[in-house]
Amino acid sequence: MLATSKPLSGTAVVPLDGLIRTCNQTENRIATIPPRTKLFLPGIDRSETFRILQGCIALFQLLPDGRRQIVDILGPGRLFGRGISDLHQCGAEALCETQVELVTAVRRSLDAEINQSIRQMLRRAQAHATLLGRKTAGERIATALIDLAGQFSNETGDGFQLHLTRMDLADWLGLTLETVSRYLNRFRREGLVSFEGANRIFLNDRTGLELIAAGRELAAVQ
Amino acid sequence: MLATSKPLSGTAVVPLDGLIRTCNQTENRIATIPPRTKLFLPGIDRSETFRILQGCIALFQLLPDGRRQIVDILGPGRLFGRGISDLHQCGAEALCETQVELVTAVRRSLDAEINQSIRQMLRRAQAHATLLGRKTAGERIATALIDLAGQFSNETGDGFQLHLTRMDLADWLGLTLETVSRYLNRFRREGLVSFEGANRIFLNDRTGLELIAAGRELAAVQ
DNA sequence: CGGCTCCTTGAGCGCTCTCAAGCCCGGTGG
DNA sequence: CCACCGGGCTTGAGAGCGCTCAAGGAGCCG
Repeated sequence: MLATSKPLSGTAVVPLDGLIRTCNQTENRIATIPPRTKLFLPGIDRSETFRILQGCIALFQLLPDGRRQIVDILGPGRLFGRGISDLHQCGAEALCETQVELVTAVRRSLDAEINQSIRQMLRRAQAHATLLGRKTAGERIATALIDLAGQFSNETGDGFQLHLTRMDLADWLGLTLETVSRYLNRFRREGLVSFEGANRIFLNDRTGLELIAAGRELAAVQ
Repeated sequence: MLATSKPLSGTAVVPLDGLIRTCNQTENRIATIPPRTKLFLPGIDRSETFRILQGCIALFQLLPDGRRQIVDILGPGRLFGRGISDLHQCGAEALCETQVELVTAVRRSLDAEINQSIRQMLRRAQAHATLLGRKTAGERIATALIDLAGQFSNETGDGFQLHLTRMDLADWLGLTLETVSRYLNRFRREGLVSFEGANRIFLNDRTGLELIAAGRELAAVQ
């Protein structure tokens, strides 16, 4: 299942149409997107929907001067496409090698699932607004770690692959790269988490993180 | 149309069920909600949907320690209810006397409209996340004024009623009451807007506000 | 007139940003 | 095998935007 499709060409930007074509060339409608590929979404009103099988996709918005806000991080199982996020004003980027399956044309019973997916996006977007508007930097990092653990950890222990760079995390959480790094390392020093390399993370004290994420106990030391 | 229904009792908190009952007691299914009424949403999975005819409703989330984030401001024409916003973890509050119409049971052709409404909520929530994560205080205020003008101004000139207090604006924009007041008055001194009383607003220089909202020109003076 | 809520304005603080330097590590080529 | 390079990460020092605390004004209602 993993090796059934070849990676797309090494282009950094792939139009959604090309992705659809690639999927349709395989019998199981699966495509593999190289790391750091930007998915370009032409104005055509395609309603094709993809399911992420493996990997990680970020939805982001840009301000005219280049400031970036990642509005959602999508892990395995999540749906995306113009039909879902409308991708109104969003771009999408695969943060690592990502496998997607084209699911639209496969079955019509999909509508209910797409509906559920949109509601999930809305629920997450509103929770994220609360994070961005009212949580401190430490609370944001803790919240993010719990969310990512939920989306990316296997059943084997609490470790998970952090597909986001510090910069990605900053753009997701409304912080700067340096602040993200400081709090991650603070949490490591305090024993809440540990790293393997810079990008594999273990939650050693999930309860502690949840307390911090909820806005309790975390002295503001920087 | 405005006087067809009597205001609900003066209680500050109204369960959604009561609102539905009140609507059903009038032939046109309209209810009037007093200012500052909190709409309580019991766990029952009612999918009834309301359309706002007049007034203003805020959807908000609370953190355990009382911090509040308003995740959306709904004006006339917008739909709301458990079926729309799921009201996952949201509360709702009428910011002024608000007239709503119960539309669910009326017609089945409503589904497409509800779908559109959810997508609109998602689009707005993601744009708001970008505002909260990446815009400065002045940019947030300018963006908010333009949004509110769009939702609440009649065709008669650019004036509109500001149903939100400074505190509401702060909770919507991820700021404090004082910062909101400072920037509103700064914009007034600069001739971008003017007030009648504290709560009727005129956009004198919409283009200027749009430039600021987009992140251009606005010296950080405070 | 007093009391209330909401708003305005000032002064100073602090959390997070900015700027800067240096480290880690994998890749590449001599 | 090692030097070099570059991207990503860490850490420090200082600055600034927005917050906190505080006082007072404006409008409303009894």
